[in-house]
Amino acid sequence: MSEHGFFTSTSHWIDKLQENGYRLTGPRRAVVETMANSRYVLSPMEIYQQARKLHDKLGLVTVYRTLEKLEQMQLIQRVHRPSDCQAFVASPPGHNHLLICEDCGQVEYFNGDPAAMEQFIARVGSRSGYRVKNHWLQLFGRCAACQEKMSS
Amino acid sequence: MSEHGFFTSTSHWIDKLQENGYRLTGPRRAVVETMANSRYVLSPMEIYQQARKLHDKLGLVTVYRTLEKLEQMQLIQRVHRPSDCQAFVASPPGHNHLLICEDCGQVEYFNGDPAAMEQFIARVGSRSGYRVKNHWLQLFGRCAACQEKMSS
DNA sequence: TTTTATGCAAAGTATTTGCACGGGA
DNA sequence: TCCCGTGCAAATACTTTGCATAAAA
Repeated sequence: MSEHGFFTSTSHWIDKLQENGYRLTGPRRAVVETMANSRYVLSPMEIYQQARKLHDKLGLVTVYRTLEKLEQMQLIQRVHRPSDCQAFVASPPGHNHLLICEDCGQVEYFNGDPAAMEQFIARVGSRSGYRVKNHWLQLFGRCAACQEKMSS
Repeated sequence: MSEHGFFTSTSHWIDKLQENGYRLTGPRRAVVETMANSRYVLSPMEIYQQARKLHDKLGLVTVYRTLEKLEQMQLIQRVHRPSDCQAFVASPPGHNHLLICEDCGQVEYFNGDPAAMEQFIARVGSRSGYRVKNHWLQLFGRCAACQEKMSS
């Protein structure tokens, strides 16, 4: 487990990298550490700035290239918000949905009710003649910490 | 009603523009006609190319500026897909969800079950301490026409 | 006549690519 | 040693802005 007790850990990410034939380098490790230990939605530039504290010589290009690999391996996911979709967050294993704080970018994961969801999708699909293959469900709001911040 | 019998019509859009103090110009009309009569997800460049058939002197910049206004007036909405969020589609009045064809970009609208959705959101919210303010639900699949295209 | 809207060109921003060098395995 | 990964710089793609002209009201 990471120092924060998150659902995922740096060592698991590193194992995954190696399983996929990728080398473990200093710059890559810095990006991995940053993403694996954060539950916040981060842009490539923010990831770059944070990861540079762990590896000063890191270049922004390497951030882009590493994010691409992590996304392919499904360790991170691209997060879509009303005005942007260039930000990323660590992804727990399996299908999940996001609850995102509009103020600070913190993310919670939830699963919904898979059976109910499937039934609902089947209904919409048959009504429209579509074959539905995938779905997105995302909630936006304000996390507990940001609610307190606002009221004080 | 538009010539295609869609949920929306060019004249309604033009009324809205004027209610909001915007002038009705040739370029603007071309973009409005294009968006009001399409149920396909279109990028700014695609809108530009289609609208230019209606007004040759149209510039791409005007497309961007017009889309911005139409989005503010909620006549169109930005559509998010796994790899991009720079495309737009006409929006019916009120809250709605999208079912998008991954092949051709055609869009269907649906409402879900508002009561069930609210209850579900309340449950997720209370569990996490979030105050949920908004949600997105989108389905991706293949429309009837594209299914036929594939099987032949 | 007054003010908004337009198109062009230029600037700005974000992301990707080419390439010689450096470092992991 | 071999080859993947890196950073820099340049190229690309997309979007926004400044400004003089054109057109709506």
